[in-house]
Amino acid sequence: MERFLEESGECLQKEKRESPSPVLPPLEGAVEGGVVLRFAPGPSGPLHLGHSRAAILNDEYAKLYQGRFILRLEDTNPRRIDPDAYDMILEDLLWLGVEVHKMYIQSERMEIYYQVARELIGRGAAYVCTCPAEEWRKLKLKGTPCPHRERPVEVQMEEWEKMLEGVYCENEATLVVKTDLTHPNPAVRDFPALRIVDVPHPRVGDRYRVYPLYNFSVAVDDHLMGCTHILRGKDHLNNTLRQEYVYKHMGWPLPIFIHYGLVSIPDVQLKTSTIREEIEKGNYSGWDDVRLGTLRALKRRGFRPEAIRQFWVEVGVKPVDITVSFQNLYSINRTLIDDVANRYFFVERPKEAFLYHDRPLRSTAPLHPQHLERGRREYYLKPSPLPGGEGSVIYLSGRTVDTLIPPTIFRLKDLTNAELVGEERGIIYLKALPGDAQGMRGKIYEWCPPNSLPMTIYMPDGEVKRGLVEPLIEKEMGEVVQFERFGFARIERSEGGLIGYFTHP
RNA sequence: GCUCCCGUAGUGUAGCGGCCAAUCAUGCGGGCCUUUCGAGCCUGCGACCCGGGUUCAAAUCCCGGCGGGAGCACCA
Repeated sequence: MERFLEESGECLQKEKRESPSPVLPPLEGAVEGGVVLRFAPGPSGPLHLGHSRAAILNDEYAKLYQGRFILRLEDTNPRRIDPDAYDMILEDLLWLGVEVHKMYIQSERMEIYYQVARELIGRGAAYVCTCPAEEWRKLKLKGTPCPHRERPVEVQMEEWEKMLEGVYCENEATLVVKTDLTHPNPAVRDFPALRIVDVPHPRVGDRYRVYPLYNFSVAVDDHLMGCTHILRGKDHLNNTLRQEYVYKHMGWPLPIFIHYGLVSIPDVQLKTSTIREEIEKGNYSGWDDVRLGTLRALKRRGFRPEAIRQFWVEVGVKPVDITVSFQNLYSINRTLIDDVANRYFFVERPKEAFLYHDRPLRSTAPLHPQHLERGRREYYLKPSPLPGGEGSVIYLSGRTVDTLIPPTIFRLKDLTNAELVGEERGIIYLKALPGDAQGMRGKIYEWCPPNSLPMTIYMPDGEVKRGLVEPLIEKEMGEVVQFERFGFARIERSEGGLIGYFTHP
């Protein structure tokens, strides 16, 4: 609690924001120092924005009550595991600022699941079913028990051992948890707990053939790991109902289940399997391709993890379904980076321009208008008067040039007022005018000096913008800058030259 | 088909029977400031899904309708 308030206080100072940082509502039944929460992703790929909600919320409550946060990697389906995901998830959480107190990997806990399975069988709460899956499903829908359901415990136990020993092949046998076949909600009736998978596991190889299914392993682990609160999305509502049967069969006390609403995130690709395919096909550069909604993509674009955290805290834990507004996320991130991002000009679709001026011109734009102490971007243009001179070369964006119609007078920001005097074969000619920017509102254009560098900016919608940037950008590798009148971007260097990843407007 | 969840401005959020002709943020419009279309300041726009009930009083409780979403996997 104290730490949380401290952080909020710091933020307030740093951001100069008057509205207080949002705070999560109290957690039902939470005791200071006594809550255990967990985040349990499947290691099929790195985390994306959707995952981050569960991670952040659980972490926030763990911190709020000085409790514990457990990370549990749910790798019980050998077919859907990306061996790299274990590390990627950990990296993503580290970046998010999530404090992991303890990490478990389910594939290392197989014996525990087997033990609970036996216990369940012993209590008459589970049965080995050898029906074809479809048939079993049909019977369930009708509320009819399958032929194997009511056999005596000893037979079930024998069958179970046969499953383990390899008598059955994949799809031939499964251990099913009994619930209530007549339950009005078909989603709650008997559900499979463990099944046979004849594929080597990336971590434990072929040591096991029988793997637990989600609802079983989750219930077992949540209990054994001492979770006090299960905070997860509403899509698990029916899973909770099923998992409660395991608790009841085993005589375990129920944790407090909290379900927040479903999140829909528009306009970005989040589906791990699709992303993987597209990466393999070469359509995405990697998991951090800035068109993606992965956390590493957001990181690459220059998002602050605190922005994502604040965003989810603001959204809260209501059971209402929400649609993520990137506008809102952008706004939060903007308040975080506006202060640190230095300002530069990016000239898109550059057009050469010759500027005639009698006197030397000096441009001394601040790196940041609110932080003059950071220094200035200084450029000097030697005099090059109209009669006789060749003109100083500068660059204007094509966007700007398209709107210029002689005799237009406008302002080259931080340099001089200018007048368009002519255009020939795509090259434009300008004459410097005395005066300052007064009255130039709406006609202020960015420009670039002659020694500017080419840069490619990748937009999140896939658009690629090419242009020039001021040479001083060299000092900003890895940093987020603001290209005035264009937006924020994070700067990198690649073999091909300078690259900007657009953050947001 | 069955079951469950949800329904406050474009988006997110506060409110949980009277102080609500409804909070804050974001967005959009206008103004100020500024040599940025950023930041800051001022200001305007914009919502309780509908219909019944309960009550002196309902965004808040109950019922029905409508709308949205999820689940019914030998995925997690």
